[in-house]
Amino acid sequence: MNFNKTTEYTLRILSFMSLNENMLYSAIDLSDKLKIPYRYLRKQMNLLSKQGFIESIQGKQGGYKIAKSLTDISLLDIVNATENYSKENMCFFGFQECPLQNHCSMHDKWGEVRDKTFAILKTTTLQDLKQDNSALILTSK
Amino acid sequence: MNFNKTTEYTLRILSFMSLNENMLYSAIDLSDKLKIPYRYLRKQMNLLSKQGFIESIQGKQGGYKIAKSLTDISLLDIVNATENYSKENMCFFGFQECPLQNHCSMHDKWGEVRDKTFAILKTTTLQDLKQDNSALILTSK
DNA sequence: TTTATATGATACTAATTGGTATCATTTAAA
DNA sequence: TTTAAATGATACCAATTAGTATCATATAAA
Ligand code: SF4
Ligand code: SF4
Repeated sequence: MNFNKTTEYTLRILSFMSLNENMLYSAIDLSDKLKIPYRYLRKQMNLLSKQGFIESIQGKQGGYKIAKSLTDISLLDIVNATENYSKENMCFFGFQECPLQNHCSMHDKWGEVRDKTFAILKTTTLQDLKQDNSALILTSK
Repeated sequence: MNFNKTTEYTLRILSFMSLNENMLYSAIDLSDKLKIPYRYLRKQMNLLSKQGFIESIQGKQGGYKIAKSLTDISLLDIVNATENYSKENMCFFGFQECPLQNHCSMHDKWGEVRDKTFAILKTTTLQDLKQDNSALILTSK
């Protein structure tokens, strides 16, 4: 939603792949199912592999599979793999360093949203998504 | 925070300018006070002027001032002037069209964050910021 | 052993966003 | 009336992100 495209792609890919944890998914298949440009997906899978989210099997009949336990991959992990979504860039007005002596009113107001966002991302794992969504995703149009 | 730089700049500019509603602020002064690149700010002021947020007085001793009542400019108005922050791009996974027959679990979970965010942006006006923050901002380092 | 099908690596191109430069125009004040 | 200080318009440049192309490598199966 507020993420960049690569993050959105990655969220889709890993969610989808977690539906069959041990299955090998080929890039062309993922690209097709998830409507992600093939070559861009290839590049991204490469990174995800290096980062340890997935492992790849080369050669004919090769593909990718999730490399860790689903409970060990939170949505925050995924988001942080592709963009900097840190709690540190917290100024509503985008100041690197707060120019005020005390907090402005947006600081706390927005802080609530920020905290809730992080809580959701941090506590939701691929396992949760799998459990909650499998039926839905499997019946996708 | 999750906004692009232009949005952050604009939030700073208009918040700052609302501290003295009727004062004329020059571009160089704003650039200096708010740490925004002068020429970029100039371009942005131009747009804000065309969009009706501010009005400009040309010539020597000229400058910019807020063009509307502070209560009539919400943070959502400002954000929407510089980026597309619509409720419509609401899919957590970035799908343009939802591929599912029913909602996935993130839809509602994230919806709460989204709704709260919009509520804050929509209900907070420059007048609110002025009232809440003036003392703080005026005592900026 | 050859071929087809898969990923690895990396360079290149395109689009978007952020930032600069230049010159014209306006207007208060010297 | 001239000058200096301000904005208007717009073209240009730089950085980042998104997307494409190419060739190398691995491997199952014909
Ligand atoms: S107090 Fe306000 S200006 Fe300072 S860091 Fe927080 S949001 Fe930004
Ligand atoms: S239900 Fe899930 S996949 Fe569909 S639009 Fe909502 S968040 Fe996106």
